[in-house]
Amino acid sequence: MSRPSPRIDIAHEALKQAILERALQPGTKLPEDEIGAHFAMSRTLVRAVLAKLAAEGLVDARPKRTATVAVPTLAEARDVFEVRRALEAEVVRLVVKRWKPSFGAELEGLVREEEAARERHEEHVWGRLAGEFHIRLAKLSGNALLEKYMAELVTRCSLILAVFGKPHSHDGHANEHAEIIAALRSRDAARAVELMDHHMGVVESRAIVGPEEETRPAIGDVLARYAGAITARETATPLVRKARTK
Amino acid sequence: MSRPSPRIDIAHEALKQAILERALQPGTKLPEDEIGAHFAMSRTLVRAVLAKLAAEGLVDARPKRTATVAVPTLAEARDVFEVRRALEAEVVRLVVKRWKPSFGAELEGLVREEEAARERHEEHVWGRLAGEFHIRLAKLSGNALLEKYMAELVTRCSLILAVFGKPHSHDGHANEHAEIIAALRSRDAARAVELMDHHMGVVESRAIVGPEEETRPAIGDVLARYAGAITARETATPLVRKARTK
DNA sequence: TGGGATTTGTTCGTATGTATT
DNA sequence: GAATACATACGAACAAATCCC
Repeated sequence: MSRPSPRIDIAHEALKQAILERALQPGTKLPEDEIGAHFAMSRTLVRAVLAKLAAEGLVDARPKRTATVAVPTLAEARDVFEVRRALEAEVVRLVVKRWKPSFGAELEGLVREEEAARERHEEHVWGRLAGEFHIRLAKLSGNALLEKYMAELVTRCSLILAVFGKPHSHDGHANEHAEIIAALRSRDAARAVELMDHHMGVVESRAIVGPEEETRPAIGDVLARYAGAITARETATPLVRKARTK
Repeated sequence: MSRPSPRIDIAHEALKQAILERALQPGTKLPEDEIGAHFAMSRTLVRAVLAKLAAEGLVDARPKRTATVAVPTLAEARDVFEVRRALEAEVVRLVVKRWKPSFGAELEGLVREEEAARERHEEHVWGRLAGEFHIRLAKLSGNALLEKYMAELVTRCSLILAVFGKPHSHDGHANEHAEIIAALRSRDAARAVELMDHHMGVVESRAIVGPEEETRPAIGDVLARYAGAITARETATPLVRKARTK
């Protein structure tokens, strides 16, 4: 499809993952210099990345201020889930309308991966795949904008879970996705919507619990683990331009 | 509430208006230098503006390429209306739930302005107010994210109308907004949703008609009319760096 | 297909505004 | 509350890529 820019996307994806896995906790500062140094890109491009993340609601990027990882409020959390509920219902309706047998196989493959990750207690993988299910479903709606909005909502929900949710609250809603698939396959729109809505209720109630405080690691240490495949010629050398300490 | 940055917002708003009123037609190039010169801001900030407009789907901003006014495709147009329909319904449901008498007065004031502009044949004003109604309604839902999404969808619909719609297709759906208000006031959610959905059908069918070709004016001439209150010391002098025409 | 004009991307020095002590 | 440290914003000059003829 459309490859906007490799470098930008790598950094964007890495930062997104770091935020969603709580490695970069809400409120953490994201200085342009430092990010640029780690991803071997100029501040110009870093700004593009931060702007994108800001548009997605993951970072707070007010002018003349250092960008920070967004700190969702309870009100925002409610809003996000409310909108998501409405769009998930629309997704389900559209998918039922366009249903093809291949959809079932695709979704079930994802659910199997999900269960495997859960059994292996790989929290982050599980969390990503659980969200991926909803994004994939939105893709099957055939509406690219709906897919984009859903992707945005899912990531924001993950951030909300990171802030307000309890760490290990992934218990037995493993087969809710499977049940939804079953309803979709029988092309029962009403039931599918009902199941999805109930599912969202479960997710929401477990995501919004209560805040907590922790120590936050230095962004330098964190980014190193998320740098991914940066192929710049001399990324090894930390390009951090030493401040004029004078 | 939050004033992100005056300069940025002025340019953002001006460009948005220029695009929605077809003064800057789809496909028109938006070079950073030229925009920066007109709004007396550096390319750094211009990029922030363009990034924002890109996130809203109004401009196409691929890396290493001159940004252009977005050219919506028919498929995108369908997608936008589909999502908008779903969210408009949600808005109506929420507004009915939180209804207060003051809402009615507020909305009716807007409808009166709308009718006045229509009678005066002020196309652009009418168009803006017609969209404003839906955004205001979304605000009354009490969900800030829903309001943000709706604002985005409404502006994209305006752009779509500019591309695919006929120029003078604003006939007698003047009182559809009024009817919706009536249904809201009687707190009849089902009827309000039905009216809104019908209304969206009318808007969509008139927005998506067929493409057309025209001559496009120079961006320099256009921006001058949209510059608004730029208070920079020497904006009078057109800073347009004259191309080395040789 | 080629070549010149345009325009974005990069860098660095400096200035200005925020935050922190 | 003032001084200092930090980080973004600006401007210009240059390089590189793209567009257009």
